[in-house]
Amino acid sequence: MRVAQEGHLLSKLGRIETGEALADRRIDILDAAARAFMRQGFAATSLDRVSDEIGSTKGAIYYYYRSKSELFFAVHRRGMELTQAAIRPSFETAASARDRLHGMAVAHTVLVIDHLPYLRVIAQGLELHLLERTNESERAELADVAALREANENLYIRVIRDGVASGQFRSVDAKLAAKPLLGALNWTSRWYQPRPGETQAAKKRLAESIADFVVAGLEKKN
Amino acid sequence: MRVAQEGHLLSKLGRIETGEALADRRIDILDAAARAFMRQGFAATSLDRVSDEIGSTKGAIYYYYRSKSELFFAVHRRGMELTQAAIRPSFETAASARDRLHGMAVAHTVLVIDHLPYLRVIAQGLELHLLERTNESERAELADVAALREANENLYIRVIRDGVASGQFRSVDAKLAAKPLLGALNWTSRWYQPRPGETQAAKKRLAESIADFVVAGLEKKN
DNA sequence: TCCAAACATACTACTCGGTAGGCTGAAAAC
DNA sequence: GTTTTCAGCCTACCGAGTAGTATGTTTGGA
Repeated sequence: MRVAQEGHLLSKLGRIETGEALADRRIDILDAAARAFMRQGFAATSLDRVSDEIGSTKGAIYYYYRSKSELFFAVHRRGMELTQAAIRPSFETAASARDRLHGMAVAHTVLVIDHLPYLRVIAQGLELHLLERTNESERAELADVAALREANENLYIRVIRDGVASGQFRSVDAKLAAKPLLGALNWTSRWYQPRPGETQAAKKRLAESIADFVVAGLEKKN
Repeated sequence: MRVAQEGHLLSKLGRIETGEALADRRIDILDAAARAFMRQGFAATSLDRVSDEIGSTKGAIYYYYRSKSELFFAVHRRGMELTQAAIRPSFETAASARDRLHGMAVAHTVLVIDHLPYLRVIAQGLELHLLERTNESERAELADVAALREANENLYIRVIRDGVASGQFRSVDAKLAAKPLLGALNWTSRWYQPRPGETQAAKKRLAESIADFVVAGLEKKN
């Protein structure tokens, strides 16, 4: 299937920083894994397919990752980190709770669109695939990723609390209200299909529309 | 693993209607499959595990279903039908769009709680697992189940349109607004964990809270 | 007694995660 | 300029698990 050994690709790129090149290669593999997991799910995705995606073989993957589940965890971790990086800026502004939440929801939705593979994979959840037959270190990583997920959810919970306290939002249980809110946002990864040539403005309009929905769901009526 | 052949279970139950007994057995298998698919997903679930769940073997499954994917389709189909049956009554009342939508959302959420295995499986989606390597008849069934999903979504779209027309709801694109709405509802299947001894009233309160959220997300502010 | 429904059992063919060992080219050592 | 080294893979393989099948078996009923 492969044409030939093309030599040291990284070196041919003239890279000096070995560490950086190594990290890039890891991300190449991660991107390919995210796309494959998105399309077929964890169990149905073979590592041979993942390595095909980057024109390589399974050996390359096992040089950078120790197991299939470690690769899966890495996809989740990166998805969570992307999410945190996307929503935190709006969370930290000095604006009202309403406006902060709106900004978070817009950023979140744009992120889903722009990084669909990662976001769809994390929306599928990982507990499903790994509840059984896990060893000690895998359970530790699972707890780790779960903590990241919780950290993201907590940003929403806190901004909801702020809105309730300031009287902008209805008097809801923030932890419970965050669930359908996140559902509305994460669901985007399930139905959205990338349109080639879709403008950034169009994405923004879609994100605004969804953000309007979740904010209105919490605001007081008058 | 099995203790012994316990004879004709169905006949021992004194069933007269053979057709009904046969249907019951099919549902037993379907329930077991739904639970297994819920916990491990389609690809990671072996038919041996499914048959273990009903204290039987793979032969029993293949007597009632022709393939693993047919069983998977059947789970989806039943989940969709349960959903339709749950939300249609509220949809068809003569009340306002707001109240009809609220009733649909409450019924939908209660259904998710009461039939978690089926609803979580359909929330995972099936296209994911079966996009490739499908034959002709499987693609037909896929389209069939997709039509059922669309039919459910259309009930929501129509009630949203009614609300926009009557002025109760904001002026939104109904097809687009239905997405986050369904996301908020379906997401329940992802985070909800059954509490033994949870009262029906407690379930109802949870469902009301989520329904309030999605209705408020569409209502006009004053 | 005989039959067929309703399974159970035993197999096959195949896939896939993981591993062991080999290869290669660039760069360091001399 | 030659030799050595070793990162970065590739190849070939093994063993475990599994969908699907072919055939055997039981049992209630005709």
